[in-house]
Amino acid sequence: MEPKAAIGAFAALAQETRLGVFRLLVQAGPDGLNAGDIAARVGVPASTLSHHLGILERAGLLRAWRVQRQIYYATDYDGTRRLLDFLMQDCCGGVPELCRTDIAKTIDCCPKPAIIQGAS
Amino acid sequence: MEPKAAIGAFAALAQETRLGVFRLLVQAGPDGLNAGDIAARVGVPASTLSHHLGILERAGLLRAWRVQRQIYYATDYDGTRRLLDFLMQDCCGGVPELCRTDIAKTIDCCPKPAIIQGAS
DNA sequence: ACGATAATTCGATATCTCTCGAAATGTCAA
DNA sequence: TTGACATTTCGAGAGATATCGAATTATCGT
Repeated sequence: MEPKAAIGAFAALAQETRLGVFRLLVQAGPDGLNAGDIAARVGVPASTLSHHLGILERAGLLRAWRVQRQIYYATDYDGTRRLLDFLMQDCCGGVPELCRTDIAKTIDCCPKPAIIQGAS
Repeated sequence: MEPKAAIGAFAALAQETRLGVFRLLVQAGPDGLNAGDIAARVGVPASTLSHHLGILERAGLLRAWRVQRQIYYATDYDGTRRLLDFLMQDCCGGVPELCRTDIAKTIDCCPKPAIIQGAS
């Protein structure tokens, strides 16, 4: 990932409405929500929301597709993963003993079922 | 974590110099680097860097301490974890089957030793 | 206390972005 | 093809932030 792309993605998240939209869609899951529903949920005019959705999409944080007259948006999990990967790349210069901070555990998207989780 | 705090943290990362500094310190590990060394590495004047370090520190992404005449900076792993946790909170509404994207694995700070890793 | 070093604060300019209504685009049903 | 709906694009004013040199503060060795 290029630094420019990462900067665009972090800038996209550094704004109240957009952060709210992104988190809403993270919680909504892969099926996403359409633009109108999102606008109603976050309480901004359609034109303003459209601007923000475009920024999030161009940043690689959301994906969009049309269903009839509506446009649906959902988290781009791959893009999000790439961003966080870039941020923490080569953490501690690759010496595991130095920084066992278990960042991974705490951001585990959709935790694994209890049995599998216990076996890890 | 408050949305305002998260916005501040993402804004802190949404800038070329600061993102470079943060990643440099992620790779440097818990011992960190002093301000002078960081300035030399990223190639900006001391005053400019100081401004950026302050923003990263106030955002909870770095911690700082004095050693004689120098001030050292290192990643605040706890603050970073809280930020990423906030971002991905309640992913997919808590239904694991929907989004097994393994974001966690790819940002695993300092990967576990091979034997333990293989056993998971 | 003094000079040297390390880092921060100050001040001013330039650049970027948020915001919304109005208008335009694209899609659908009849 | 006509009208209605969903979303995006346009345009302009208000607010926020990056940048650097100069000045200031803090710490150390002698």
